[in-house]
Amino acid sequence: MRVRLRDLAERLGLSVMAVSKALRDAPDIGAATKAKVQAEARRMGYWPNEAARSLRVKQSGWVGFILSDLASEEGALISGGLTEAAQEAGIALLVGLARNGKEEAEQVRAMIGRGAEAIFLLPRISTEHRSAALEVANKSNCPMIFLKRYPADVGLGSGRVSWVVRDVKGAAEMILDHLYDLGHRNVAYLGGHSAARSHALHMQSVVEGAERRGMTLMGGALMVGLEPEDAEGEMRKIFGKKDPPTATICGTDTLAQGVFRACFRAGVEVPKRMSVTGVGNGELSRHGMVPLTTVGFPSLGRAGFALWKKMRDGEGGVQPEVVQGELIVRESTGKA
Amino acid sequence: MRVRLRDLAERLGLSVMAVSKALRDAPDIGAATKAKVQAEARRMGYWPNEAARSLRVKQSGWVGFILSDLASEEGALISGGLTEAAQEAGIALLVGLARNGKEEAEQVRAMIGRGAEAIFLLPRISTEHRSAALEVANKSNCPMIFLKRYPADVGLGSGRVSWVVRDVKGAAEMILDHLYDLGHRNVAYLGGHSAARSHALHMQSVVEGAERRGMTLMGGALMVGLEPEDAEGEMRKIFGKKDPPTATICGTDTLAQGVFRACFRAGVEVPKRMSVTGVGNGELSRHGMVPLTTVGFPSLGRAGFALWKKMRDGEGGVQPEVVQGELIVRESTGKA
DNA sequence: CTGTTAGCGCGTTCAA
DNA sequence: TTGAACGCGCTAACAG
Repeated sequence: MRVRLRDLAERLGLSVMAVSKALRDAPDIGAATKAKVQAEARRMGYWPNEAARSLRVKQSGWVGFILSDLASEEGALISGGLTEAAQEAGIALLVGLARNGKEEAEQVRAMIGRGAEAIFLLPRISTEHRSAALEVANKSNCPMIFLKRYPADVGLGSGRVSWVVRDVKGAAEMILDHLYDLGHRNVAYLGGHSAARSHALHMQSVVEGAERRGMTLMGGALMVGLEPEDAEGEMRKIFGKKDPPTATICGTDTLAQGVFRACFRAGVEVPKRMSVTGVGNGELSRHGMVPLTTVGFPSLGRAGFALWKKMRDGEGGVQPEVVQGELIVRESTGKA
Repeated sequence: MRVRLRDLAERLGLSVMAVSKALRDAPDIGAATKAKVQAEARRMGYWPNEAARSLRVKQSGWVGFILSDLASEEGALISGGLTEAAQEAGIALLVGLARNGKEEAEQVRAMIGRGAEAIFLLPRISTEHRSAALEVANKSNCPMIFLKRYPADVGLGSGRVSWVVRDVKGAAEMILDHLYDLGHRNVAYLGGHSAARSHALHMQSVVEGAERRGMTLMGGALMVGLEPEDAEGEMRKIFGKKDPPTATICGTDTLAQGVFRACFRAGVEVPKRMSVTGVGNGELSRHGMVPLTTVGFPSLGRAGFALWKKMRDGEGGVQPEVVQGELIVRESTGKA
């Protein structure tokens, strides 16, 4: 059996309370007693029973994280930062998978039942207007932080909801500045799908930013899809036209791989005759065919956790946060 | 405040116990009472307090998963399967990060304190002889399942430890068969680092398998490192030699990307003049420059969870499991 | 400085 | 078929 406070107390001839306090370094226990207690605790391998502690102090000491796919790079990156931050704060992290809005709500309910002190949610898509998960959380007034995407019906009213998103517009500006400085004036844009708010915003930012800088956007902005093949096909068409662009701005790192494929098949060297950029700074951008110039967003998870802590400690930190990206220049971009 | 059993009981004019039993569908409560109780519970939004339940029944309903980096593809893939399997079984998953043996042991201790019913560990490297984490777990006889790698000092003796690994040798055989059938007789091998047991085993399997099939291993088997650059440099040397191989077998998908780079720079078409294979079936293999022929290992996490369930239910499932890989043929391999 | 009392919310045991 | 008493391991509040 596991060692309990009582076992220690009996062994030491003290009361359970004295031992409990000594272990928590309470101010009203003698130094000598503390030392003795702590030594014996280590010797006997005592470790507190968190279930009992939680029951008593009404704090579980853990938060929940719900997402659709841990195996995706997106999920992995965010959960990595979140786990790190939580661990540093001595808070445990419980992970739940949910593939749709209904499952999200179920997970939220289950986690609240288990005593989550907060719930972090990386929603599948941002197109849904209302979030069942949010309703459930509100009902039990469990704090909820949306990561990367958030539903349209979210509101700050309750003071227990907030979110952390990427500065997609800023990312577009960084890329445009970078390409402009390299002398590119004629560029192409290949984005994901226009139904996703962040993709739409990125595209719009590129369109406006290009115009402001006097850059030509070859064939307008194109939403091609999410797979490399989608970008590859579109690039072939672009190569067919006269006066092709000298740079291609992609909405994701994955799409950039498709551009690489098209370039190599067409014998167009990167970056000599075509510069390429992505967004995400994922594995593909580091290890893919050509190390990719892209924009990375460090640890949305970490930012989200910090936000919750402020919220909890009543430092008024309910304002949503927009995380700045960071331009990472690699070999896929060069002079026009 | 949260609704408790007592609140329900008072509202319904019943005893706390009657309500508790009714909700758990106990056999000794009348159907009419059950229906009434369950309806009221739903109406009031009752959800059991798991901390109290755990304390009483001495089962937390969750397991722990410890790894060094959730953001890595390796960690993400395994945790994905593990989370799925746990969720299907109604067990929650607590995640902990540990960058070295000491932190692993600390995490194990913390998780046991929180009441983990089992601990799944993806160790950082398999070269360490003894595992502090294992010692801690053994002391509190918490079941422990190693995933993908396991320490040399592990033993099945206690009946509370086991592990799940990949069939690395089988993977090598699959790749060799595939290449042999395509007519390749002269191949190169680029592996990771020989200090890792799985890498060493993979290399050895390729060496032996090639010999058995009468295939020539150009320049012997080379352990180059883990980054694409490592493979790229080595390939350049290989291209410099006369009678170069028609296929390159890589120890990881990442190394294969380096081979792609070298091929394209040297004007060697893939797969026309060079076939390339990897191991892992990660994002790079799907979305990289050339869709890569590789060996995937579905859900070590899932297999590990299943193993623990057998262990727990006393079905004697303590025997370590070797998960078979699956050859995934994509565009990077063709006729010699 | 140390100990006593009184639960936290649930489930097991046994009596009604 | 239902309920009362008790305890899981821990700690807040108050005495001593």
